[in-house]
Amino acid sequence: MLDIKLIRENPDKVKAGLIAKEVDCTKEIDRILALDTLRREAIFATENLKAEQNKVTKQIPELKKAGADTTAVFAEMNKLKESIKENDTKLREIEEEYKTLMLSLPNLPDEDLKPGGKENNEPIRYYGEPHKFDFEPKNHVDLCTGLGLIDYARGAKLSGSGFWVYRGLGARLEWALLNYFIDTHIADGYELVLVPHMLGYEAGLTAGQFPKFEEDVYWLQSSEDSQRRFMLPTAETALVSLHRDEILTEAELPRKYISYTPCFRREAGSYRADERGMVRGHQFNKVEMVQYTKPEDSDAAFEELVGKAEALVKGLGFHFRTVKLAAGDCSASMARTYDIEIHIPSMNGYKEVSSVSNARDYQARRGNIRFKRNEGGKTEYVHTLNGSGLATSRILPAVVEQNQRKDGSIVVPEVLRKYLGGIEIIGK
RNA sequence: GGAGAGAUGGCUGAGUGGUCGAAAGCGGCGGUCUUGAAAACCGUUGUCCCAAAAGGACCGGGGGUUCGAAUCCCUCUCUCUCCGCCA
Repeated sequence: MLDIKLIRENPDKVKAGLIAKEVDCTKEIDRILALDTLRREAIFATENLKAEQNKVTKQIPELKKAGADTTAVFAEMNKLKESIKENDTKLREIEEEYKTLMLSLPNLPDEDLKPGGKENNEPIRYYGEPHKFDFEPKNHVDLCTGLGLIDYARGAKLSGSGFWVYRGLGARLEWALLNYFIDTHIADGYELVLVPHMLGYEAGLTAGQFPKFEEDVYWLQSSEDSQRRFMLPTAETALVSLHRDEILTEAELPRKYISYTPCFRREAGSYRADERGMVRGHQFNKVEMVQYTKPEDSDAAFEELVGKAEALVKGLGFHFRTVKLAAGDCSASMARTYDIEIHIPSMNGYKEVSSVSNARDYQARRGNIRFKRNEGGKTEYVHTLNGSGLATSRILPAVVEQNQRKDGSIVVPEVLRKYLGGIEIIGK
């Protein structure tokens, strides 16, 4: 959620910022400004009536004691009560529309981002060289199927298209990757958190997925509306709600969390040919990093998270590039996003394997997540940041493709071997 | 699944219709005393809305009754106890 004060004081700047993000919210913002005025007028009117009510209410016991006739006073108060009710109803209507619109506004992009979409994304650094083969490399689907690492057919049998089954060394390779990520994060001082995989509506609202993207997640049916839950699309949704409606102390910041979860996404629409296999499934495994920081620390935290994602990719021996996303390619909740992309031979070019974002106070406002300053005791919103560190669904295919040998076997990256009982080669 | 109890300020806990935003204790902060500290004593100590004053809201959430609700009623959520069932 954006700061209403910012919108009020600088509506054109907000409009321009969102247009840079390729969302035109001019109408919404104008309406918000109108509602904001109405809202404050209504609050003022209602509160004056309530003040009157409170004043008279205090006098009544004394009047009664004095034995005065209270009939006229009560009649007057009943009238007052009616007007308060009327005003409250009006206020509630205004606030409902206001809140809905406020929640629908995306985050403002940082000012240094290029406006526009994907085409304006800007690679800011490269690491290593694309892998070269002295033979015709196979794609990961053929490799994984051939080696019995992934069973696509049976995945589809169990749950339909977009699901697969990891088997044997494939499952162990997957698990090895997750362990490598988790151990690295723990060594960096992050707290491992295992969260529920089914979440309540408020979690989606705080993270910024709802109300706009309610159709992108899997909902569990329940006869009770209040019990309605959805399968988490990323651990970020859970981790960002961990401190919802809390006031942290300054000493508690930064909070550095990681969580492993499967992620469930509807991914409606069809796949492109180069997204065959496990690149875009309905369920995939991911280790997510989330930080809560003081506002002044979030830029440094962002760099830290980007660095951590890069280090993991580096550790696996990949060539990669880090891309600063243009305003319009950042997701709705985020002020700033860097993607880390690796080269997967069968996929013609670079594919995102990690996305690191700074939401600044956008999610904190939605979830009412604050902290108290030591100096002066002021409460302020925290900043929240998140990044994949990493998702396996693109990493495992990449590991398999890049490390394949002419005979169809796969060399296990050094860092994973200890998690695979020392196995160095898969196949043959 | 059945039966019951409960949710009050940072914490413990009183308050069952009217100067209650809320007793008391603990904790926190400031001070007196002390070479310093502890103890003792004195004072102070919630959040939010509104640009601010005035004012208003907040005793788990929402709704209702009433001139007036922390207090009565309905409802939801959560916690606890007992019984049953179960990985």
